[in-house]
Amino acid sequence: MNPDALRGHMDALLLSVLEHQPLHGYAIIEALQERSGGALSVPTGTVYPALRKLERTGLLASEWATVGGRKRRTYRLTDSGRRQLEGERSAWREFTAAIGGVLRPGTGAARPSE
Amino acid sequence: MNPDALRGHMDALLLSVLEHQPLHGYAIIEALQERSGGALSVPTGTVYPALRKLERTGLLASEWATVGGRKRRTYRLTDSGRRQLEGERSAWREFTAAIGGVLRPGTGAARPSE
DNA sequence: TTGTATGCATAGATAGCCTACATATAGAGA
DNA sequence: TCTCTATATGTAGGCTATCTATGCATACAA
Repeated sequence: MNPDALRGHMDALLLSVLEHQPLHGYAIIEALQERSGGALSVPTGTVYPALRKLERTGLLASEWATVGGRKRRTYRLTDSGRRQLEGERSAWREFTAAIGGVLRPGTGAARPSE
Repeated sequence: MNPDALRGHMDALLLSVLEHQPLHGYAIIEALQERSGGALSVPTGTVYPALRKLERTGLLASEWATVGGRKRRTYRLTDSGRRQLEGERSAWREFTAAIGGVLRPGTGAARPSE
């Protein structure tokens, strides 16, 4: 996977894995890997700063917890984050439609339906 | 459209619009706009350097032409570019599958089929 | 002669992701 | 005891593809 391809979609990914349950950073990375069928290996240096940014902007909230002697910062979606996730989903659909419309093999002309 | 989202997909877009006919830069920009349903407005400062890079790497070839008193540099796919386009298409499918697998609304667990 | 469309191009800024590194605990195995 | 791996969080700095802003030039309409 071209690493640049993730650009601009990271927020959506993070919000999405937190939609139904709170998770800590390390578990988020594993969830991304699992839910993408192994295709996404997002490094910690990407995830942790991104999570902090999302908290700073009010889309996530976090609490510290100690589990098995290890400290975890567990993130959860805020209401604002939930709304944002919906927006990210529409943006994703529009994005794939736009790129897909160009990439779709065909005559070279626009083809509204396939 | 979030401009960052294009990152890593520009080459695929350019190769794709040139698949069935050679075009010059300005026409490529219009083709992208049209085939994306108006969603893609790629600035000249993005397209022209990208085209030159693709020519430098052997995926495109170009010739100058004068039409109606205006000079155009017309680009066409090389064989290498044609092969590359196939690769870009698979990469796109894998990419959308990976992101889509995470973004898809659901239970929060991986769901192989919908 | 002014504006708009066409047409190519470069310099420099932007910004999001990645690499590399630092730190720490738990537990397995030698 | 020592080492290695997995777990867990975090920062600093680099990279680079794209964007912004700008420049130049021709054709044509108002």
